[in-house]
Amino acid sequence: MVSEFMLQQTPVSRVLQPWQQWIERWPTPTALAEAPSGEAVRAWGRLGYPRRALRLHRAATAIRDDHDGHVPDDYAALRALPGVGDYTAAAIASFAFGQRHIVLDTNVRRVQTRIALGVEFPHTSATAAERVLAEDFLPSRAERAAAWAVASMELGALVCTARTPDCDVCPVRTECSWHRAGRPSWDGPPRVGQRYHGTDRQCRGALLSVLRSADAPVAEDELLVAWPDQRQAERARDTLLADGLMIMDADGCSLPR
DNA sequence: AAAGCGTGGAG
DNA sequence: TCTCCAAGCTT
Repeated sequence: MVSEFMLQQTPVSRVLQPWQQWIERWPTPTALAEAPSGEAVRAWGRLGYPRRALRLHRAATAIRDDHDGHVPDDYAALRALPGVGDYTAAAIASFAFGQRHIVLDTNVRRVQTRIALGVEFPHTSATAAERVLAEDFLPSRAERAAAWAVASMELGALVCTARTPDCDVCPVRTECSWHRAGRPSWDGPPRVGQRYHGTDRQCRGALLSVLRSADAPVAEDELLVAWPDQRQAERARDTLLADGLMIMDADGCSLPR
């Protein structure tokens, strides 16, 4: 569950070390729940999207309070936890508990779009048609389905990659519509990339970085100078406060205690 | 339902 | 450099 949270939009290579330290420090949901949420944010380090750390902490609290300290094996119960969407609930139920679920992440979406539709990339958001397709691929026996979920994800992550797929070593090369069609390049609408430089996201990151490395509360002025644009820094401060990623009191600004 | 939310590595 | 992208979720 910890690794799934960390892997939401962060590459495996960057997750390995923080995951190891996290698990050593908080081996159980209850152990995490007992720590201040700010410590979870600090241990999150530079994985990005630090609200995930907060959600993982809240999920751990819910598991301690409502599930006797054990990660539930039921899809609906998992899905109800903060920070757990369709993908993460299915991934935990499948990988950890061997159940049969559609595990539809960006890798699997790309793999099945290429194999079955002969198209290089799936559309921006997962459609109902994609879930039907995924259901068609999914073996009926739970054990086989769980193996398929891992296998199709790995295929997408290691072989059928977005930029430079290695079709030469692909085990389903001969059954792939996209490969048979000569790997036609994407001709759909241009896919919009997210800007980062100079955005509020970068600004929030800069402020939070100060709080992460501080071992005592930081004066507000000292925090705001971490970003050149004061108006933007104030806005970031406000949203960080609203998100619960920082607190501000008479002592100054800090991660939540 | 489209937009916001971090960060760093590869090409 | 700069663009793209990496095991999504929430509002």
